[in-house]
Amino acid sequence: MQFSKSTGYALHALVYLAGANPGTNLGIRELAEFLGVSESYLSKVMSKLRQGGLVRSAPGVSGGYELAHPAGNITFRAVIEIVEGRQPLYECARFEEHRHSLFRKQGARGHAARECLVQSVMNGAEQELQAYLRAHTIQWVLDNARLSKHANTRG
Amino acid sequence: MQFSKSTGYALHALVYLAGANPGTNLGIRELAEFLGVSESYLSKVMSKLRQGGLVRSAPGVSGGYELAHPAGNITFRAVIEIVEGRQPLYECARFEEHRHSLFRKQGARGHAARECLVQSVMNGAEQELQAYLRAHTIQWVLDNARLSKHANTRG
DNA sequence: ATATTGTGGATATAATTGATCCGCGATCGG
DNA sequence: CCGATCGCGGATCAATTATATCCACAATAT
Repeated sequence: MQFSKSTGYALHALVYLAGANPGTNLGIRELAEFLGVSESYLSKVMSKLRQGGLVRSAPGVSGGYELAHPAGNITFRAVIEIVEGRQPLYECARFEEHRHSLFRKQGARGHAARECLVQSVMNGAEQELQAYLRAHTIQWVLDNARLSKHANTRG
Repeated sequence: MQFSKSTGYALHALVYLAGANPGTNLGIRELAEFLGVSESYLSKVMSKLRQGGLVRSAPGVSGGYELAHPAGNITFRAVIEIVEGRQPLYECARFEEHRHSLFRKQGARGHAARECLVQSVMNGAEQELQAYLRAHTIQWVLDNARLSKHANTRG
């Protein structure tokens, strides 16, 4: 139960892109060297981010990557969903079909009550996790970083 | 990024144990049949729970498993930690050593500020997850279940 | 055109998870 | 005591996923 390394690469790469001068394309070479990972592997991750609409890419001589949106609009949640996929944190295997009452919600007032109670606890936990991840953006990292160059919030 | 099936088995097995008559031992056979999983595999999971101190076991003819603590004292968090291990949800690979200022916290007032900012967001998210999991116990499932037999809260 | 740079498929390797088997030892009933 | 029962844990195996690399191709700027 851990986030993949790919997710880590993606997040760090996006922060790096966000910290670069706007309008400039950063090549996979520079990104990979900065993160300490092979170009071939990182390019896979960047492709996912592009397909997910978080970055734009340009081929050719002065090509590379840049953010497709302001860093304040890119949440951790979005990055993780793109890299890890949309699978839920937990899914009951075959307990749904289980007729035993132990895991069935009390069907108070016409509620659907079709969900396993273990499942609903896990879902609740996942909601908490994702709410936090939605509340934090790439820009948040920049805002809290000890930048040597002058930050954009006040010169 | 998903909880393992073992975790699901463990949680459901504990609920089932909690719903059984206190003092009785449930054998691996009944447990496995109820959950729809092989005895051999479930026994591995149960062993972990025993080593973690959540259940007691007895060998021999009328042996089996029973909860080692009241169901209200067994949190989802504890179960998951025992089955999945203690590894954090996310760990920066080699970005710690990275000298780049982008990921370093502002060292406000003698703070340690040694943690990567990406890491600290992920840690914050994990804290939210775990707080929720700590707030829900095996007993919570029983309390919210549509029990056919009379529940222990008044009856 | 040609060097450069990202894309995507195919593939290989490693790590993790899921699952099974079997011999051991403990326990209980006769 | 004896033997059937049952949990324990090591060894093993298969399946899945994560990690990593390579290469042919397309797009771009000079």
